[in-house]
Amino acid sequence: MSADFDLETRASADDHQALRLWLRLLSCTTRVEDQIRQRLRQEFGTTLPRFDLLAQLERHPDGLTMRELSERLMVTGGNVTGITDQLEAEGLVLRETRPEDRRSFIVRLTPAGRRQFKRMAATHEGWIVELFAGWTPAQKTQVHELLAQLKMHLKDNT
Amino acid sequence: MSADFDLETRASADDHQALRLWLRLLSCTTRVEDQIRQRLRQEFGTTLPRFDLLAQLERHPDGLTMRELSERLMVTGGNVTGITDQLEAEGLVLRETRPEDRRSFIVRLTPAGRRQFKRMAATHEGWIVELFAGWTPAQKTQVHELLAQLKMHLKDNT
DNA sequence: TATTGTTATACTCTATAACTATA
DNA sequence: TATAGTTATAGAGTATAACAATA
Repeated sequence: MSADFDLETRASADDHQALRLWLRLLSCTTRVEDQIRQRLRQEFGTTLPRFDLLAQLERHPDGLTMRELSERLMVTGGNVTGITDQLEAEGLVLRETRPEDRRSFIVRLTPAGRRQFKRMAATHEGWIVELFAGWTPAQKTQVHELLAQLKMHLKDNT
Repeated sequence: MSADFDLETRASADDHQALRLWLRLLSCTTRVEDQIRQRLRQEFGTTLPRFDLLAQLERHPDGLTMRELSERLMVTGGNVTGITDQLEAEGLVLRETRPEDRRSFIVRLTPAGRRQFKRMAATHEGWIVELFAGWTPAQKTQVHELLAQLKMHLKDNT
């Protein structure tokens, strides 16, 4: 696969502003995301959805139900079951039964899972810092604020 | 699936600037991309990779070989074969043999394919304009330029 | 030998829907 | 009845590798 072509080459010279912006945005985001996926696989033998599930549990030390994970990760229940099965088999998370509602359980990080996630998260953050080093801190702040504005618009219009 | 959570909630309060920026960028891009995929499926019964292949052919009226399509779409050859098979079955593209190299052929838009792509592209551009209406023209220009800078950095560092 | 394209296969990620157990 | 979670299945989208035809 050549590095000389990418999504942005979809645009032709007379395309309009919003379209050109979108193709460039998609091109940059895809490039970063592909890097992250590739590095997570190479360095840690894991995937983005698995990393994301662990990240949610890290932020909720008391654990989350499958239903809550499904909402937060924005994927359907069957998928959460699959990812959780894998992580549980690796000893990174556990399902805890709840006497008060025997239909559900709480998923938590194990101590090993927490250690492993912290290791991955630190490395991951380093990759992001490196990939976004093309922008000054002031530029990062500027884009962050512009994206907040776009995000509000998207929430209202999708 | 709830709209109250998304990828950006991965960040915790003390996460650093680049990481927060990245999660917000990913969140916005994913949201737009999901909308586009969904609308392409609903309105035109097609997918993003198929749309992208047609877009490449539109920009190259003399056609492209499978190899060139593979490079430009940044996917491996087997995938291009599959997408091209579908589009050819729908009468939107055709494979033209080349006497000068009988191993390969040129893929071109048919007249119907060109008409259909133009229709889809116009609608697609309207969606993009709508989804990015949260930014003023000046802000779009600003982000476009900032992304150019980031893209250069990414080219050097990936 | 190298290249073009196809075929076969597999894996990740996702969705839908039928199902079980419990509330 | 409604909800929590699982299972089964399907379909994008992608990659790798073996292969046939041609250069």
